Amino acid sequence: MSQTSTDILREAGISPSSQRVAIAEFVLHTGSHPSADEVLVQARKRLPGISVATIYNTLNLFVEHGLLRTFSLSQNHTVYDACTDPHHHFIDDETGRIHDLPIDAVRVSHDNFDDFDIREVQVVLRGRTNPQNPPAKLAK
Amino acid sequence: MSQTSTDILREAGISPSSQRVAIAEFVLHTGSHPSADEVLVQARKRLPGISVATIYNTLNLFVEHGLLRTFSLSQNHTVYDACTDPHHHFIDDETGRIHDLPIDAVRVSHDNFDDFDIREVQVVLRGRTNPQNPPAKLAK
DNA sequence: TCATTTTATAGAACTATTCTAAATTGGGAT
DNA sequence: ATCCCAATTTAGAATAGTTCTATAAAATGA
Repeated sequence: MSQTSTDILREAGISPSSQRVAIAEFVLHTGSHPSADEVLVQARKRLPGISVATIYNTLNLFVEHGLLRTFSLSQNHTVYDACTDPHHHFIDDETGRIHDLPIDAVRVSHDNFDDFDIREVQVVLRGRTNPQNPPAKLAK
Repeated sequence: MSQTSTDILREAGISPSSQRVAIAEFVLHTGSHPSADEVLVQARKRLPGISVATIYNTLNLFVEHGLLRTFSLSQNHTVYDACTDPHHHFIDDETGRIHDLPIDAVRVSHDNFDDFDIREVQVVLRGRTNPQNPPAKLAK
């Protein structure tokens, strides 16, 4: 890892308090698309007393500064996506889990529209996850 | 219009109560991607006493039967999209309004994935809406 | 008509998030 | 070091869309 969480925060113009670093350590480096609640659990492993309000404040701050995006899967299920490099998403129909897809795994093009200025193209693939071939941990 | 709302409901296996028809009349034929609240307002124009619970019950029923989809724009802003024919979406950055795009205005292809079975491809374009050329109703 | 099931309803309950107001912290300047 | 001030954190209340519950009303059909 070339950049510490502290560095990333500073570069984004965020002063790196211990709470913010504790949150960043997890949320900026996970590919798991956690909810605020899951962030809370992970952050408390590093900083046991951290409050719910701080989790929300900090996640919103990270979003405002472009470090995260929100993904609203359904009412009462919002999830955070680390803005590492551009990517697309696959969402599992059964579990709802989100997976990142390499940007070049999907090719998109679109017409020019008179009335719309396109800034960004988001692609979500949905479907089923196949049982894995290397049958890892079948045994309990 | 070739099919009445009643017909559409019957074909979907939903018995067409007056409440359901009142809701269907609006929500299955609008391109406005309304929230539950907006559906309530419109349904009450047709059936003044209809209850909030019925709006939610019915919208959920329509979703289960494939007549609608939900679109969760953010926490506390869920919107319903009539499943007429397949289409993509444009979302206005400023207003949050959703517009349908013809399916062939966007071309997408993707790799095959070992571990994912793709059932559906959703594309959302985001950006700004241009001021309209025919300057309709500039004057108040 | 009566019995049974389906549908609708009011209002309470729920839950993720935001708000509020007070407490704590940390980084200069002296 | 100590003081000050702004930034940050915090607990808990408030908010708002949705779901739940249990009752009532309506439709079905024998």
